[in-house]
Amino acid sequence: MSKKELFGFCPYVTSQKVLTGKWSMYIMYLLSLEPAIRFNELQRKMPENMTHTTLSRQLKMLEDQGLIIRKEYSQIPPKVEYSLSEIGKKFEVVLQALCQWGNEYIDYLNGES
Amino acid sequence: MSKKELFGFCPYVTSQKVLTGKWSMYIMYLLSLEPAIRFNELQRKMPENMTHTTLSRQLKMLEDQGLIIRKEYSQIPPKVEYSLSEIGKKFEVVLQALCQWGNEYIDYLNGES
DNA sequence: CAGAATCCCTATTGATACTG
DNA sequence: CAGTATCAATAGGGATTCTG
Repeated sequence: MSKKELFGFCPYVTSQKVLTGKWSMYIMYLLSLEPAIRFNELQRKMPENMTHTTLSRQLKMLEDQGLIIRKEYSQIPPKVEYSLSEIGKKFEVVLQALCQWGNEYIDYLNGES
Repeated sequence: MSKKELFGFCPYVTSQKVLTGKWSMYIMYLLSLEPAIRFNELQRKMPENMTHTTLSRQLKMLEDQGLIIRKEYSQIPPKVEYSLSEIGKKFEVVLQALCQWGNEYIDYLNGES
């Protein structure tokens, strides 16, 4: 294999790097359901064992990578809405494939091979 | 959100957990190209900075999760072949979606948005 | 409300050496 | 050839505290 880092060249390695994080897929899915969603609203939809710190970090990562858009309203109390960017919306195709396969895999885990 | 662990229930969280590992997507892709591939052959196709230790671990993980099949031939020198399992083959749909999106994302990174 | 800063802990990686 | 064992380095996640 070449000495080059594959990130930015191989679509699989690049995708995987973009999607690091325990919850990124699920976050992307939740964001795909609505045009925009607020921070706390999103947190309530996440598993309980995920703290706001972690959610905040993951959102920032996804934002830095260009997958999501953060819109801040200048008001008190603060209001911030997250939504999918253009390239983020294109990711929905992957989400659909992943949803279908994930369910098949869950069936497989449950022994319905 | 419920107290339940989402692994085994939510297709997104389950998929993401299955696909942890820096190289799992790429390994699955390489395995999808051929009916079977030997360890060293596979390693040569991986980036140089991935050691055989890491490859070995990732393969074992994927095998434990049922995505790939390890076939060992009783001979000297040893010969081991890896291939996709049934559920692993079904994953190819995801790989295709991921390939397309990954390339779009690479374009996006290069500023052709 | 929506974070940032900090610390700690664990999981993953990579490097190296050894084996049947 | 195809691993395993071990260790050091790192990155990621969670808990807690503080802020405008």
